Amino acid sequence: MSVAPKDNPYLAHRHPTQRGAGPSGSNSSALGVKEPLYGFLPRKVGGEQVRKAMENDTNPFTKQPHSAQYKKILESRKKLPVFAQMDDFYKMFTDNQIIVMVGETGSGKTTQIPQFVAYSDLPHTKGKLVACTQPRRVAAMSVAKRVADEMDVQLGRQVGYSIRFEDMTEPGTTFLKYMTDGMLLREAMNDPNLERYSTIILDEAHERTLSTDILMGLLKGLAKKRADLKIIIMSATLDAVKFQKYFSIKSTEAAPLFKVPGRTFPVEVFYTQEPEPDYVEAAIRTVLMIHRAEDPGDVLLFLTGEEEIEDACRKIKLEADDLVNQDPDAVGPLICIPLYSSLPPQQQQRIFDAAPAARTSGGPPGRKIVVSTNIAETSLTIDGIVYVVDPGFSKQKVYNPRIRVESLLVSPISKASAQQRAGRAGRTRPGKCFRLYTEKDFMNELEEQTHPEILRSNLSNTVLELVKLGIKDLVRFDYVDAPAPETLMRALELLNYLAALDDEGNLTPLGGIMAEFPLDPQLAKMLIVSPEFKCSNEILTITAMLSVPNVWLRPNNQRREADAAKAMLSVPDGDHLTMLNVYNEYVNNAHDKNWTWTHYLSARALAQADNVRKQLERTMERYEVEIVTLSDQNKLYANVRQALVCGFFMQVAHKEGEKGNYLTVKDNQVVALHPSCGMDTQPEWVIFNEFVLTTRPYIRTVTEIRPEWLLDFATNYFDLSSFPDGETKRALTRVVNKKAGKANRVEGTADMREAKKRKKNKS
DNA sequence: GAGCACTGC
Repeated sequence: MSVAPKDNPYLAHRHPTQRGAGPSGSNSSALGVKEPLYGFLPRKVGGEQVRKAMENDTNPFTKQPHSAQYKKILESRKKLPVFAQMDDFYKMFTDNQIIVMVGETGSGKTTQIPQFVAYSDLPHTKGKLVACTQPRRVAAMSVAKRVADEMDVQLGRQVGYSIRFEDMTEPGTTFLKYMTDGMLLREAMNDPNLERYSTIILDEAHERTLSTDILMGLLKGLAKKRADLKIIIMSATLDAVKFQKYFSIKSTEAAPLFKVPGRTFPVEVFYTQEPEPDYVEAAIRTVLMIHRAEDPGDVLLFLTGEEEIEDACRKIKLEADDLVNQDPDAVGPLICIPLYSSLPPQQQQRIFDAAPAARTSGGPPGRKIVVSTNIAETSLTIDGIVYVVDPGFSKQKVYNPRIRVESLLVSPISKASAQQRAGRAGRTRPGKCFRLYTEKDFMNELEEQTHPEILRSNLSNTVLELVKLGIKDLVRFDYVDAPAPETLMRALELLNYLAALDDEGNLTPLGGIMAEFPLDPQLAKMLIVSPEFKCSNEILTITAMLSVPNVWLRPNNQRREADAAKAMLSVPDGDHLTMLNVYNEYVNNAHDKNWTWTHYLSARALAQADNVRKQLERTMERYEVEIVTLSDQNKLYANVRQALVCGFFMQVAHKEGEKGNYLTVKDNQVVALHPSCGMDTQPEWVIFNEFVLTTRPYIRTVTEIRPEWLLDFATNYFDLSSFPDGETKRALTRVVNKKAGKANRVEGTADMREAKKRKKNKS
């Protein structure tokens, strides 16, 4: 084989930024023996060469001898289905810029393909990286750990990962990086060509997270600009054709498909004869039927939410106890374990407990029942599941652009989702899946795929990201699935009112900084303007608190105590200030877990808020957003409320009558203050953080504001000449008239104006 | 007088 020196990094020069790559020089005469990658031409590597290099005693990436563990792991890797297709893979990788790959569960694609790519791409010789994205943090971390072991390197050196709050990579050394899809998107905002990467692998593309979808659009465009960039899209079978068409470089030619079989066991699927009127009741009945009549093996039941799951667990337990009492010899013991994301990690771990042992030796064996949300469909795998009970529902996010509200609805799942659920029964041995709907309904009623997130979300954040990425025409951007134009218009409108985009839709300097914060635009806006109100220290805290899950605990049997504890920490001016107070008290009490416990606060959520706050603080420093505060608390609180208005002026409600009804401004939705609201009065004007649709429409996390602030700080939005008629408009008009009569000479900063108003109110 | 599908930056 003839080797052109200019193509072979191991014969020619070393990249100056690269330490440890290439031959050590002294042994160049013996290159063929000592250098495991001798003769490797970047992107023209074959399977035979790689297998040989893998068997070499020297690690080609560290130049250290391979450990005994390496050889052992290598033997198990060779048994993975994807390993048998190495030659085909390299041929396709050499010949194509973009590949679509489908690999079933157990194929080994997530761990092996990025390594295969590294052997061909040789990113370390060019100062480049191979990236592999994951939708979830834990996946990025644990796969990186596994691959570092497989490659016999230390995690964080040649192989690393990058997730929010944690960068486990070493610049100049890391050449294989697992990362969350959101993290890659964030990098793209400051490096739109993603120059650092020679190959980008999008894993789990079929999950269609918002970030993956945007990345696919971005990469498709990038492929035309950067001929040197290779792209691999990895997905489940059902979506492959769609991705192949989307990524066709020439309009007639689909991207090539690389297919890897999985390694799972068959799952027998059963349907009900008739539709079930009550799926929870039917699910419980089915679980007990399995317990009585089926062979040993654990059961996974999918339900939609916490309450439903806890309720079902209680009922299953009761009925199972009944069965045992009736005939102790007929059925074994049963444990029922709930699983949902808001459960503390320690309790989530219980799903890995073994099933209970038989009560007597030779007696009927015990069984473990896991009752779970969708978390067990993708995020968590439980080994030993043999039976899956699938009622066919899950809670799904839906977005209504007309009233700008995201809500959760219990909806039928898709065929793809049903298939994924069934697959959970076949991970360790052949299993059974009981679908609590008819086969006809499965065939005719279920959608093929769950709608991608981009079609079900408020896109204000995404649109800001896209504009920051340099996408000029959002409507004509090449989406895999284009969102509704109205959703895009709503997002553009919001960003324009927030002054992140000008009237032509161009990014303003303010918008550019807003995009740098990992926050919703409203939060980013109020944080950036808060120094003007001398309260950025407080707004920073509130922003962090609004970015983490609810900090208030309310155990079922201690509701009164929890409510009393909350009342102690509440600030009457509004829930945002209560959040500020809670965080400050948490810090005053030295982050003490005992203190959080006695005040019915979630230590986990508060620690998260602390973490987020630190990250936001760093970003503020980078963009010179000053952190300032005021010593006068009354003035400080008033200023905080004004800064809140600067971000949330589109989420204002006005009280109507004395029955506790509020009308949201402009949208005219009738809403009520959420019962968790801590204010002791019902002020005339409030801003709210969230609109939630449960037993009725509520606004949650609410703070009192003054209508003058709306006119002062959101002049465009509150331009009354274009305002819909109604009581809100009349109330605002009264405010305008009063102002015009009295305050037309008032000038100065916002807090000066506020001080004057306070004085006036007192007199 | 109520709830929190799941992720991610």
